[in-house]
Amino acid sequence: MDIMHRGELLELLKAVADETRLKMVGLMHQQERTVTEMAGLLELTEPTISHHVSKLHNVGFLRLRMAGTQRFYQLNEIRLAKFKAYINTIEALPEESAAEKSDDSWINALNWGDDDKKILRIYTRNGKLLKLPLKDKHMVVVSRWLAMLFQPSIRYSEKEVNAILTQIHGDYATLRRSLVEYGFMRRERGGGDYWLTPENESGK
Amino acid sequence: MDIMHRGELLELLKAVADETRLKMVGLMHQQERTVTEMAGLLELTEPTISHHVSKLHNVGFLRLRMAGTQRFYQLNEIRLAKFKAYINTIEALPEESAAEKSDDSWINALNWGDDDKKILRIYTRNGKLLKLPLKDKHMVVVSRWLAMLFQPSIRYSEKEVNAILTQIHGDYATLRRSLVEYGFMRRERGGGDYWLTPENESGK
DNA sequence: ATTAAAATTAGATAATCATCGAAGTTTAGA
DNA sequence: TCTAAACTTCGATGATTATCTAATTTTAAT
Repeated sequence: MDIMHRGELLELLKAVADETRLKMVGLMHQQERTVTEMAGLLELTEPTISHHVSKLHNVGFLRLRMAGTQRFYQLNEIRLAKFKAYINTIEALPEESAAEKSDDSWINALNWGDDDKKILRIYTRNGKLLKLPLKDKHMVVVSRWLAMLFQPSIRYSEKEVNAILTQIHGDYATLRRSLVEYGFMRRERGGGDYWLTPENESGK
Repeated sequence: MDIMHRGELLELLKAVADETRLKMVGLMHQQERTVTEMAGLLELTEPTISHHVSKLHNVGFLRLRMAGTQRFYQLNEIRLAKFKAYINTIEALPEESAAEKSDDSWINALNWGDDDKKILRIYTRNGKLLKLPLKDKHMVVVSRWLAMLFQPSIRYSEKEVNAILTQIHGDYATLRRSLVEYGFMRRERGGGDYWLTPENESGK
Protein backbone atom coordinates (compact mmCIF):
# COMPACT_ATOMS: atom_id res chain seq x y z
CA MET A 1 0.00 0.00 0.00
CA ASP A 2 1.05 3.63 -0.10
CA ILE A 3 3.52 5.26 2.26
CA MET A 4 2.36 7.87 4.70
CA HIS A 5 4.25 11.14 4.65
CA ARG A 6 4.63 13.51 7.51
CA GLY A 7 2.03 15.88 6.10
CA GLU A 8 -0.61 13.20 5.93
CA LEU A 9 -0.13 11.92 9.44
CA LEU A 10 -0.11 15.51 10.62
CA GLU A 11 -3.56 16.00 9.14
CA LEU A 12 -4.89 12.98 10.96
CA LEU A 13 -3.31 14.07 14.22
CA LYS A 14 -4.78 17.55 13.92
CA ALA A 15 -8.20 16.11 13.17
CA VAL A 16 -8.18 14.18 16.39
CA ALA A 17 -6.26 16.54 18.68
CA ASP A 18 -9.30 18.45 19.86
CA GLU A 19 -11.36 17.79 22.94
CA THR A 20 -14.73 17.93 21.24
CA ARG A 21 -13.65 15.78 18.31
CA LEU A 22 -12.04 13.24 20.60
CA LYS A 23 -15.34 12.94 22.44
CA MET A 24 -17.15 12.59 19.13
CA VAL A 25 -14.85 9.75 18.12
CA GLY A 26 -16.00 7.99 21.27
CA LEU A 27 -19.66 8.67 20.49
CA MET A 28 -19.43 7.39 16.93
CA HIS A 29 -17.68 4.21 17.95
CA GLN A 30 -19.80 1.13 17.30
CA GLN A 31 -22.91 3.16 16.60
CA GLU A 32 -24.20 5.68 14.13
CA ARG A 33 -24.85 9.20 15.34
CA THR A 34 -26.56 12.21 13.83
CA VAL A 35 -25.41 15.80 14.18
CA THR A 36 -28.42 16.78 16.23
CA GLU A 37 -27.89 13.85 18.55
CA MET A 38 -24.26 14.70 19.25
CA ALA A 39 -25.07 18.37 19.66
CA GLY A 40 -27.46 17.40 22.43
CA LEU A 41 -25.04 15.07 24.16
CA LEU A 42 -22.11 17.45 24.07
CA GLU A 43 -24.19 20.56 24.72
CA LEU A 44 -22.97 22.37 21.64
CA THR A 45 -24.87 23.82 18.69
CA GLU A 46 -25.49 21.95 15.46
CA PRO A 47 -23.24 24.21 13.37
CA THR A 48 -20.38 23.50 15.74
CA ILE A 49 -20.86 19.75 15.55
CA SER A 50 -21.29 19.97 11.81
CA HIS A 51 -17.97 21.77 11.64
CA HIS A 52 -16.22 19.03 13.59
CA VAL A 53 -17.93 16.23 11.70
CA SER A 54 -16.67 17.77 8.53
CA LYS A 55 -13.08 17.87 9.84
CA LEU A 56 -13.22 14.22 10.80
CA HIS A 57 -14.98 13.16 7.62
CA ASN A 58 -12.60 15.04 5.36
CA VAL A 59 -9.65 12.97 6.54
CA GLY A 60 -11.66 9.79 6.18
CA PHE A 61 -12.28 8.99 9.82
CA LEU A 62 -16.04 8.69 9.29
CA ARG A 63 -18.46 6.71 7.21
CA LEU A 64 -21.69 8.33 6.17
CA ARG A 65 -25.15 6.87 5.64
CA MET A 66 -27.87 9.17 4.42
CA ALA A 67 -31.51 8.53 5.19
CA GLY A 68 -34.06 11.20 4.47
CA THR A 69 -32.99 14.47 6.00
CA GLN A 70 -30.74 12.71 8.44
CA ARG A 71 -27.08 11.85 8.12
CA PHE A 72 -25.76 8.99 10.16
CA TYR A 73 -22.07 9.18 10.85
CA GLN A 74 -19.99 6.35 12.22
CA LEU A 75 -16.31 5.72 12.82
CA ASN A 76 -14.50 4.28 9.85
CA GLU A 77 -12.69 1.54 11.72
CA ILE A 78 -10.49 0.71 8.77
CA ARG A 79 -9.19 4.23 8.43
CA LEU A 80 -8.70 4.41 12.17
CA ALA A 81 -6.72 1.18 12.16
CA LYS A 82 -4.50 2.62 9.47
CA PHE A 83 -3.95 5.72 11.55
CA LYS A 84 -2.97 3.62 14.54
CA ALA A 85 -0.56 1.66 12.40
CA TYR A 86 1.09 4.78 11.02
CA ILE A 87 1.47 6.30 14.45
CA ASN A 88 4.05 3.62 15.07
CA THR A 89 6.35 5.24 12.54
CA ILE A 90 5.92 8.73 13.95
CA GLU A 91 9.64 9.18 14.73
CA ALA A 92 10.75 8.11 11.28
CA LEU A 93 8.38 9.68 8.80
CA PRO A 94 9.70 10.53 5.34
CA GLU A 95 9.52 14.04 3.97
CA GLU A 96 7.10 14.69 1.19
CA SER A 97 9.08 14.57 -2.01
CA ALA A 98 8.97 17.67 -4.16
CA ALA A 99 7.52 15.64 -7.01
CA GLU A 100 4.29 14.96 -5.18
CA LYS A 101 3.78 18.47 -3.92
CA SER A 102 0.85 20.62 -4.91
CA ASP A 103 0.11 20.00 -8.54
CA ASP A 104 -3.35 20.51 -10.00
CA SER A 105 -2.34 20.75 -13.63
CA TRP A 106 -3.94 17.37 -14.30
CA ILE A 107 -7.31 19.08 -14.18
CA ASN A 108 -6.45 21.32 -17.10
CA ALA A 109 -5.43 18.29 -19.10
CA LEU A 110 -8.96 16.92 -18.90
CA ASN A 111 -11.03 17.14 -22.04
CA TRP A 112 -13.90 18.71 -20.13
CA GLY A 113 -15.94 21.88 -20.04
CA ASP A 114 -14.66 24.75 -17.93
CA ASP A 115 -17.63 24.59 -15.59
CA ASP A 116 -16.95 20.98 -14.72
CA LYS A 117 -13.25 21.67 -14.25
CA LYS A 118 -14.09 24.48 -11.87
CA ILE A 119 -16.29 22.16 -9.83
CA LEU A 120 -13.58 19.53 -9.67
CA ARG A 121 -11.14 22.13 -8.44
CA ILE A 122 -13.39 22.90 -5.50
CA TYR A 123 -13.23 19.39 -4.12
CA THR A 124 -9.80 18.09 -5.05
CA ARG A 125 -6.18 18.84 -4.41
CA ASN A 126 -3.22 16.83 -5.61
CA GLY A 127 -5.52 14.20 -6.98
CA LYS A 128 -7.28 13.60 -3.69
CA LEU A 129 -10.79 14.44 -2.58
CA LEU A 130 -10.76 17.10 0.12
CA LYS A 131 -14.41 16.61 0.95
CA LEU A 132 -17.51 14.99 -0.47
CA PRO A 133 -19.87 17.24 -2.46
CA LEU A 134 -23.37 17.70 -1.13
CA LYS A 135 -24.95 19.02 -4.28
CA ASP A 136 -25.99 16.28 -6.66
CA LYS A 137 -24.65 18.15 -9.65
CA HIS A 138 -21.22 18.35 -8.10
CA MET A 139 -21.21 14.73 -7.03
CA VAL A 140 -21.93 13.74 -10.61
CA VAL A 141 -18.86 15.61 -11.79
CA VAL A 142 -16.70 14.01 -9.13
CA SER A 143 -18.10 10.60 -9.98
CA ARG A 144 -17.32 11.06 -13.66
CA TRP A 145 -13.74 11.79 -12.66
CA LEU A 146 -13.59 8.78 -10.36
CA ALA A 147 -14.80 6.57 -13.22
CA MET A 148 -11.56 7.39 -15.01
CA LEU A 149 -9.67 5.40 -12.40
CA PHE A 150 -11.09 2.20 -13.86
CA GLN A 151 -10.35 0.32 -17.08
CA PRO A 152 -13.07 -0.41 -19.65
CA SER A 153 -14.30 -3.97 -19.98
CA ILE A 154 -12.63 -5.10 -16.80
CA ARG A 155 -14.52 -6.60 -13.88
CA TYR A 156 -13.56 -5.45 -10.40
CA SER A 157 -14.40 -7.11 -7.11
CA GLU A 158 -15.82 -4.88 -4.40
CA LYS A 159 -12.51 -5.19 -2.59
CA GLU A 160 -10.63 -3.95 -5.63
CA VAL A 161 -13.00 -1.04 -6.11
CA ASN A 162 -12.57 -0.07 -2.47
CA ALA A 163 -8.80 -0.30 -2.70
CA ILE A 164 -8.78 2.10 -5.63
CA LEU A 165 -11.24 4.56 -4.15
CA THR A 166 -9.64 4.65 -0.71
CA GLN A 167 -6.65 6.36 -2.30
CA ILE A 168 -8.95 9.24 -3.12
CA HIS A 169 -10.92 9.55 0.09
CA GLY A 170 -11.36 7.54 3.26
CA ASP A 171 -15.10 7.23 2.79
CA TYR A 172 -14.71 4.93 -0.20
CA ALA A 173 -18.12 3.34 0.37
CA THR A 174 -19.94 6.56 -0.39
CA LEU A 175 -17.84 7.08 -3.50
CA ARG A 176 -18.54 3.56 -4.67
CA ARG A 177 -22.28 3.96 -4.26
CA SER A 178 -22.22 7.26 -6.14
CA LEU A 179 -20.46 5.66 -9.08
CA VAL A 180 -23.31 3.18 -9.35
CA GLU A 181 -26.07 5.64 -8.52
CA TYR A 182 -25.04 8.07 -11.24
CA GLY A 183 -24.63 5.32 -13.77
CA PHE A 184 -20.88 5.31 -14.25
CA MET A 185 -20.56 1.78 -12.99
CA ARG A 186 -22.81 -1.26 -12.80
CA ARG A 187 -22.75 -4.37 -10.72
CA GLU A 188 -24.38 -7.76 -11.03
CA ARG A 189 -27.85 -8.09 -9.61
CA GLY A 190 -27.68 -9.14 -6.00
CA GLY A 191 -24.01 -8.21 -5.61
CA GLY A 192 -20.77 -9.34 -7.16
CA ASP A 193 -18.37 -7.60 -9.51
CA TYR A 194 -18.38 -4.02 -10.77
CA TRP A 195 -17.61 -2.71 -14.27
CA LEU A 196 -17.71 0.56 -16.16
CA THR A 197 -20.89 1.24 -18.12
CA PRO A 198 -19.90 1.34 -21.81
CA GLU A 199 -21.29 4.79 -22.61
CA ASN A 200 -19.03 6.28 -19.95
CA GLU A 201 -15.88 4.44 -20.76
CA SER A 202 -14.23 7.44 -22.34
CA GLY A 203 -14.64 9.49 -19.18
CA LYS A 204 -16.86 12.07 -20.86
CA MET B 1 -0.23 0.45 35.32
CA ASP B 2 -2.46 3.48 35.40
CA ILE B 3 -5.35 4.11 33.05
CA MET B 4 -5.15 6.91 30.53
CA HIS B 5 -8.05 9.31 30.50
CA ARG B 6 -9.24 11.30 27.56
CA GLY B 7 -7.67 14.47 28.89
CA GLU B 8 -4.23 12.91 29.11
CA LEU B 9 -4.21 11.43 25.64
CA LEU B 10 -5.51 14.73 24.34
CA GLU B 11 -2.47 16.48 25.81
CA LEU B 12 -0.14 14.07 24.07
CA LEU B 13 -1.98 14.43 20.78
CA LYS B 14 -1.86 18.21 20.96
CA ALA B 15 1.84 18.11 21.75
CA VAL B 16 2.53 16.19 18.58
CA ALA B 17 -0.09 17.64 16.22
CA ASP B 18 2.07 20.48 14.98
CA GLU B 19 4.26 20.50 11.91
CA THR B 20 7.35 21.88 13.59
CA ARG B 21 7.09 19.60 16.59
CA LEU B 22 6.50 16.56 14.39
CA LYS B 23 9.70 17.40 12.55
CA MET B 24 11.50 17.82 15.85
CA VAL B 25 10.36 14.40 16.96
CA GLY B 26 12.07 13.06 13.88
CA LEU B 27 15.24 15.01 14.62
CA MET B 28 15.47 13.85 18.20
CA HIS B 29 14.98 10.22 17.28
CA GLN B 30 18.05 8.14 18.01
CA GLN B 31 20.22 11.16 18.65
CA GLU B 32 20.52 14.04 21.02
CA ARG B 33 19.89 17.53 19.72
CA THR B 34 20.40 21.00 21.10
CA VAL B 35 18.04 23.93 20.67
CA THR B 36 20.52 25.83 18.54
CA GLU B 37 21.08 22.83 16.33
CA MET B 38 17.38 22.31 15.62
CA ALA B 39 16.83 26.03 15.10
CA GLY B 40 19.42 25.86 12.33
CA LEU B 41 18.01 22.76 10.71
CA LEU B 42 14.40 23.97 10.75
CA GLU B 43 15.25 27.58 9.98
CA LEU B 44 13.47 28.96 13.00
CA THR B 45 14.74 31.06 15.91
CA GLU B 46 15.97 29.62 19.19
CA PRO B 47 13.08 30.98 21.25
CA THR B 48 10.65 29.27 18.90
CA ILE B 49 12.42 25.94 19.22
CA SER B 50 12.70 26.40 22.95
CA HIS B 51 8.95 26.92 23.06
CA HIS B 52 8.31 23.69 21.20
CA VAL B 53 10.88 21.72 23.18
CA SER B 54 9.11 22.83 26.31
CA LYS B 55 5.75 21.60 25.00
CA LEU B 56 7.19 18.21 24.15
CA HIS B 57 9.18 17.95 27.35
CA ASN B 58 6.27 18.92 29.58
CA VAL B 59 4.27 15.91 28.47
CA GLY B 60 7.27 13.66 28.93
CA PHE B 61 8.17 13.02 25.31
CA LEU B 62 11.80 14.10 25.84
CA ARG B 63 14.77 13.17 27.95
CA LEU B 64 17.21 15.87 28.93
CA ARG B 65 20.96 15.76 29.48
CA MET B 66 22.68 18.92 30.60
CA ALA B 67 26.30 19.62 29.80
CA GLY B 68 27.72 23.05 30.41
CA THR B 69 25.57 25.67 28.79
CA GLN B 70 24.09 23.13 26.43
CA ARG B 71 21.01 21.01 26.88
CA PHE B 72 20.79 17.83 24.90
CA TYR B 73 17.27 16.65 24.21
CA GLN B 74 16.35 13.23 22.94
CA LEU B 75 13.13 11.32 22.42
CA ASN B 76 11.92 9.40 25.43
CA GLU B 77 11.21 6.14 23.64
CA ILE B 78 9.43 4.67 26.62
CA ARG B 79 6.98 7.51 26.87
CA LEU B 80 6.46 7.38 23.13
CA ALA B 81 5.77 3.67 23.28
CA LYS B 82 3.15 4.31 25.92
CA PHE B 83 1.56 6.93 23.72
CA LYS B 84 1.43 4.50 20.84
CA ALA B 85 -0.15 1.90 23.06
CA TYR B 86 -2.82 4.26 24.33
CA ILE B 87 -3.70 5.43 20.85
CA ASN B 88 -5.16 2.00 20.35
CA THR B 89 -7.89 2.79 22.84
CA ILE B 90 -8.73 6.15 21.31
CA GLU B 91 -12.33 5.21 20.52
CA ALA B 92 -13.04 3.93 24.02
CA LEU B 93 -11.37 6.33 26.42
CA PRO B 94 -12.93 6.77 29.85
CA GLU B 95 -14.02 10.17 31.10
CA GLU B 96 -12.01 11.70 33.84
CA SER B 97 -13.85 10.99 37.07
CA ALA B 98 -14.92 14.02 39.08
CA ALA B 99 -12.82 12.80 42.02
CA GLU B 100 -9.57 13.31 40.15
CA LYS B 101 -10.39 16.68 38.73
CA SER B 102 -8.48 19.79 39.65
CA ASP B 103 -7.60 19.57 43.30
CA ASP B 104 -4.55 21.28 44.75
CA SER B 105 -5.66 21.25 48.36
CA TRP B 106 -3.02 18.65 49.14
CA ILE B 107 -0.42 21.40 48.99
CA ASN B 108 -2.05 23.27 51.84
CA ALA B 109 -2.02 20.12 53.92
CA LEU B 110 1.77 20.03 53.78
CA ASN B 111 3.61 21.05 56.93
CA TRP B 112 5.81 23.44 54.97
CA GLY B 113 6.64 27.11 54.82
CA ASP B 114 4.49 29.32 52.62
CA ASP B 115 7.37 30.10 50.29
CA ASP B 116 7.96 26.46 49.51
CA LYS B 117 4.25 25.85 49.02
CA LYS B 118 4.13 28.72 46.57
CA ILE B 119 7.02 27.25 44.61
CA LEU B 120 5.37 23.84 44.50
CA ARG B 121 2.20 25.41 43.16
CA ILE B 122 4.10 26.85 40.23
CA TYR B 123 5.16 23.47 38.96
CA THR B 124 2.38 21.10 39.91
CA ARG B 125 -1.28 20.55 39.21
CA ASN B 126 -3.37 17.70 40.46
CA GLY B 127 -0.35 16.02 41.91
CA LYS B 128 1.56 15.99 38.64
CA LEU B 129 4.58 17.96 37.53
CA LEU B 130 3.70 20.38 34.75
CA LYS B 131 7.32 21.13 33.97
CA LEU B 132 10.76 20.69 35.45
CA PRO B 133 12.16 23.65 37.39
CA LEU B 134 15.30 25.24 36.06
CA LYS B 135 16.31 27.09 39.19
CA ASP B 136 18.19 24.90 41.64
CA LYS B 137 16.25 26.28 44.57
CA HIS B 138 12.97 25.27 42.99
CA MET B 139 14.20 21.85 42.03
CA VAL B 140 15.17 21.23 45.65
CA VAL B 141 11.63 22.00 46.76
CA VAL B 142 10.18 19.71 44.13
CA SER B 143 12.63 16.97 45.08
CA ARG B 144 11.68 17.25 48.74
CA TRP B 145 8.08 16.70 47.68
CA LEU B 146 9.01 13.75 45.48
CA ALA B 147 10.84 12.16 48.40
CA MET B 148 7.47 11.88 50.16
CA LEU B 149 6.42 9.31 47.60
CA PHE B 150 8.80 6.80 49.16
CA GLN B 151 8.69 4.89 52.43
CA PRO B 152 11.43 5.19 55.03
CA SER B 153 13.79 2.25 55.48
CA ILE B 154 12.64 0.55 52.33
CA ARG B 155 14.97 -0.28 49.47
CA TYR B 156 13.74 0.38 45.94
CA SER B 157 15.15 -0.99 42.72
CA GLU B 158 15.81 1.52 39.95
CA LYS B 159 12.84 0.07 38.13
CA GLU B 160 10.58 0.68 41.11
CA VAL B 161 11.82 4.23 41.52
CA ASN B 162 11.18 4.90 37.85
CA ALA B 163 7.69 3.43 38.04
CA ILE B 164 6.80 5.74 40.91
CA LEU B 165 8.31 8.86 39.36
CA THR B 166 6.85 8.31 35.92
CA GLN B 167 3.44 8.95 37.44
CA ILE B 168 4.62 12.48 38.18
CA HIS B 169 6.42 13.34 34.97
CA GLY B 170 7.59 11.52 31.88
CA ASP B 171 11.21 12.50 32.40
CA TYR B 172 11.56 10.28 35.44
CA ALA B 173 15.30 9.92 34.96
CA THR B 174 15.92 13.60 35.66
CA LEU B 175 13.71 13.44 38.72
CA ARG B 176 15.54 10.39 40.01
CA ARG B 177 18.90 12.03 39.61
CA SER B 178 17.71 15.15 41.40
CA LEU B 179 16.55 13.11 44.36
CA VAL B 180 20.05 11.75 44.73
CA GLU B 181 21.83 14.98 43.87
CA TYR B 182 20.01 16.98 46.50
CA GLY B 183 20.51 14.31 49.12
CA PHE B 184 16.96 13.07 49.55
CA MET B 185 17.86 9.59 48.40
CA ARG B 186 20.99 7.50 48.31
CA ARG B 187 22.03 4.48 46.33
CA GLU B 188 24.70 1.85 46.75
CA ARG B 189 28.11 2.67 45.41
CA GLY B 190 28.37 1.55 41.84
CA GLY B 191 24.62 1.20 41.36
CA GLY B 192 21.91 -0.93 42.90
CA ASP B 193 19.01 -0.06 45.18
CA TYR B 194 17.81 3.36 46.33
CA TRP B 195 16.57 4.41 49.78
CA LEU B 196 15.53 7.57 51.57
CA THR B 197 18.23 9.32 53.55
CA PRO B 198 17.19 9.14 57.21
CA GLU B 199 17.30 12.88 57.94
CA ASN B 200 14.76 13.48 55.19
CA GLU B 201 12.40 10.70 56.03
CA SER B 202 9.82 13.01 57.52
CA GLY B 203 9.55 14.97 54.28
CA LYS B 204 10.85 18.17 55.83
C1' DA C 1 35.36 40.26 37.09
C1' DT C 2 34.29 40.18 32.06
C1' DT C 3 32.94 38.11 28.28
C1' DA C 4 30.76 34.71 25.39
C1' DA C 5 27.67 30.92 24.36
C1' DA C 6 23.37 28.54 25.02
C1' DA C 7 19.10 28.59 26.54
C1' DT C 8 14.92 30.46 28.53
C1' DT C 9 11.52 34.08 29.52
C1' DA C 10 8.80 38.23 28.52
C1' DG C 11 6.03 40.75 25.57
C1' DA C 12 3.97 41.60 21.09
C1' DT C 13 1.86 40.22 16.77
C1' DA C 14 -0.40 37.60 13.44
C1' DA C 15 -2.60 33.39 12.10
C1' DT C 16 -5.49 29.68 13.20
C1' DC C 17 -9.61 27.88 14.83
C1' DA C 18 -13.68 26.60 17.95
C1' DT C 19 -17.96 28.43 18.65
C1' DC C 20 -22.16 30.86 17.80
C1' DG C 21 -26.45 33.05 15.51
C1' DA C 22 -28.48 33.73 11.15
C1' DA C 23 -29.38 32.32 6.67
C1' DG C 24 -29.48 28.81 3.03
C1' DT C 25 -30.20 23.91 1.28
C1' DT C 26 -32.18 19.44 0.95
C1' DT C 27 -35.63 15.96 1.82
C1' DA C 28 -40.02 14.21 3.29
C1' DG C 29 -44.59 14.80 4.00
C1' DA C 30 -49.18 17.45 4.34
C1' DT D 1 -46.92 24.13 -3.11
C1' DC D 2 -46.07 24.95 1.61
C1' DT D 3 -44.07 23.55 5.95
C1' DA D 4 -41.02 21.27 9.07
C1' DA D 5 -36.84 18.84 10.25
C1' DA D 6 -31.99 17.99 9.68
C1' DC D 7 -28.09 19.62 8.22
C1' DT D 8 -24.72 22.81 6.16
C1' DT D 9 -22.77 27.31 5.02
C1' DC D 10 -21.79 32.16 6.05
C1' DG D 11 -19.95 35.75 8.75
C1' DA D 12 -18.38 37.30 13.12
C1' DT D 13 -16.05 36.87 17.56
C1' DG D 14 -13.06 35.39 21.08
C1' DA D 15 -9.45 32.22 22.51
C1' DT D 16 -5.43 29.87 21.56
C1' DT D 17 -0.92 29.67 19.88
C1' DA D 18 3.27 29.78 16.67
C1' DT D 19 6.55 33.00 15.87
C1' DC D 20 9.45 36.90 16.40
C1' DT D 21 12.65 40.53 18.89
C1' DA D 22 14.55 41.97 23.08
C1' DA D 23 15.89 41.05 27.62
C1' DT D 24 17.33 37.77 31.24
C1' DT D 25 19.53 33.67 33.25
C1' DT D 26 23.01 30.16 33.54
C1' DT D 27 27.39 28.18 32.80
C1' DA D 28 32.07 28.06 31.32
C1' DA D 29 36.27 30.22 30.08
C1' DT D 30 39.52 34.13 29.82
